[in-house]
Amino acid sequence: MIISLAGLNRPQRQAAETVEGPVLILAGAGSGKTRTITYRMAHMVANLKINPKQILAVTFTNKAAKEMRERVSALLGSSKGRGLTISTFHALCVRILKREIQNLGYHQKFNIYDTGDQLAIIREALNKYTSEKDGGFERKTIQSKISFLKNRGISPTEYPTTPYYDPESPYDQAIEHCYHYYQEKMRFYNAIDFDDILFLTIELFRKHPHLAKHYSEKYNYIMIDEYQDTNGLQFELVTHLTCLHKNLCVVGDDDQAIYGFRGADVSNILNFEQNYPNCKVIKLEENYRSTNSILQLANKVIAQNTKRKDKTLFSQKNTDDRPVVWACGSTEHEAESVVEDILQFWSTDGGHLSEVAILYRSKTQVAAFEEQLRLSQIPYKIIGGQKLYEKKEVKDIMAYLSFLNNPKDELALRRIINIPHRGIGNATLEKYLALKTKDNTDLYQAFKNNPSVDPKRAGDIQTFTKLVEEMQHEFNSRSLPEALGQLIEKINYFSFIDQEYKDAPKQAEKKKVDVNMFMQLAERFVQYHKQNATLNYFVEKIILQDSQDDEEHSDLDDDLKKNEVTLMTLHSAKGLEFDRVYFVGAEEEILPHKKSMAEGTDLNEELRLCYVGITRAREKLVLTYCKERKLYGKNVRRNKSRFLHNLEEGLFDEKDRTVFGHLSPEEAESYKKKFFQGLIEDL
DNA sequence: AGTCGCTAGTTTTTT
DNA sequence: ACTAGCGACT
Repeated sequence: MIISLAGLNRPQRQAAETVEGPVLILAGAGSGKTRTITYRMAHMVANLKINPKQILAVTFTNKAAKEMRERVSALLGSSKGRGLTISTFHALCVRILKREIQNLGYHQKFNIYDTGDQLAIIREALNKYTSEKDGGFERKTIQSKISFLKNRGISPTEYPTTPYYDPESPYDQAIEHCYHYYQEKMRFYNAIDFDDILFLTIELFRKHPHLAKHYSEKYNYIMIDEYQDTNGLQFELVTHLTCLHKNLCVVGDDDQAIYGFRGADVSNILNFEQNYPNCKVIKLEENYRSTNSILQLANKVIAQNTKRKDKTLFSQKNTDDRPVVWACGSTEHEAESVVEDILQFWSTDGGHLSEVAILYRSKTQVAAFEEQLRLSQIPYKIIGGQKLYEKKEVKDIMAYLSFLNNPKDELALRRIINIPHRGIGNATLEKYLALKTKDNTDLYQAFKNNPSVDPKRAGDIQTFTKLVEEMQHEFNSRSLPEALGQLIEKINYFSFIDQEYKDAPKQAEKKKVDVNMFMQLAERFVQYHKQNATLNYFVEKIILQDSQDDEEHSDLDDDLKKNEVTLMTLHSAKGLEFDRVYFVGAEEEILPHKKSMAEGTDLNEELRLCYVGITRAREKLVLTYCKERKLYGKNVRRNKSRFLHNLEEGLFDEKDRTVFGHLSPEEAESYKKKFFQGLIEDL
């Protein structure tokens, strides 16, 4: 089978055909980036007969990886695409660590800690460090500073020698202490955090260059998506993976770099040409998404950033319909105007709600829109809510699974030891923690070896260790969902929920639904992964949120068919597109956000966020702002965003929406009627 | 162990 | 205006 590249434009085709050596693809918004790289991969496999096992494509999110996988298999037919590695940075590194982490002194069945787990260890570290509660330090600040250091490849020992450390600063001293304590505990618990996933892989490659060579040889062709979002660790990782060859193709858009706040470093893409001399640079500037009037606005907005690679998007789609900016009187006006407009669009223009998005800078804005949508009974979905595994009750069960996977995971053990209540409270726990230190063992062994330190508790402790042993046996001998069901039954978890929420039965029911959903997830996991569906693998995939089908990554087709308005932040909108976009809160102190306006900070990231929002729209773009907004209980005057203020005339129309609602009640009613009729016809 | 009242803070998020 | 988190109390 031959894959034809005739459907690609010239630069796209050049990008797909340039397979050897370093390539930088600067892909503007809507320029067919994913199409180009999926064709590139298909071309390599089908036309150039490159073994798929030699090809590695790396993305940031599981969603992006999944989409790429699906699109390549659609081109190649699923059998030929087999063997390709398409993975997130984290999933790739976990895979490497699962094979090699013994080289760094960890055991193979390590657990992965999330932010909550990190904070628990930092709390302990601060307890040891100061006598008063947290000593006036903020755990979150310390956690993010540790993450900041790890993302720059700095170990606890190195920290005091770096410019990030001020010996005069009590805060830095506390951070140094916590970082040491933290790393030591993590090692003892045989646990690693999200940053370690990358950090340790690099350490592995630094200490064992033959391993770097091994993986570089294995992956002879490497592609990195959203390269503008890579951080220092990811850069170094890529350097190791390309130590034997320079077949590296990176794709990105410096204008869409919006993750600086979590360590992404735009200079990775800006300096690519210096870092990889002789690289080929290909610009994709033809936009297939938006009308020219939307692109003109986008081009002028982003041109306000002077530190960027120059490019200008153009499109063949012409229209008289210019973007429009609405000045609203209040958040209520803003929400009502948007919702009425959606209603009108839906009922008179026959538009589909899945093609409508409301985009906002911050989650605090969403409530007003949610309320109006509910009042008008328009179906909607909010992207970016709490994930299933972040819910407390799911985390309880996960703690059991983590502990069974890795009995050295003391944090997990401490979480489950008294869930459900089995009379092992803080006092007892302290005794065993002391014993653990004295006998130089781990907490679980301390429980097992000395069940009757307090004769009153001996029965409880033996019941617990017996349960653990039974469950270890269950998970070894039965299928994952069966063993999980046994576990939930044995610990009487549903009764525990009833007990915990005896005054709020509705909440209790919700929690039970969540636990049931988690059990179903385990079922689907086994159906998908078959004999590979071990406890160890399950725990890993849940933490990395890489289950093949949870709510968020459910069937793409199903999602598209859903007649629902999408609400999400500008950040989560990156990579997506909609016919009709309401970009709300385009006002000072929201965009640019007040918090981003601290002195000396660069507002360009906020500007790029504005650009990302504008370029999501295919046909119709509405930007709104409020002249007055209720904030922390007070009404405050507000102005249109500076990003829209300083532009030349004629890029957008302006409408005054300060009068409450623009439809008469009769008009609104008639739209609503038409709307419901449509709904019924849909069914 | 559970409830009460005070204080401080209220951007973005993936893995 | 609202709430999360914490210390103090029962």
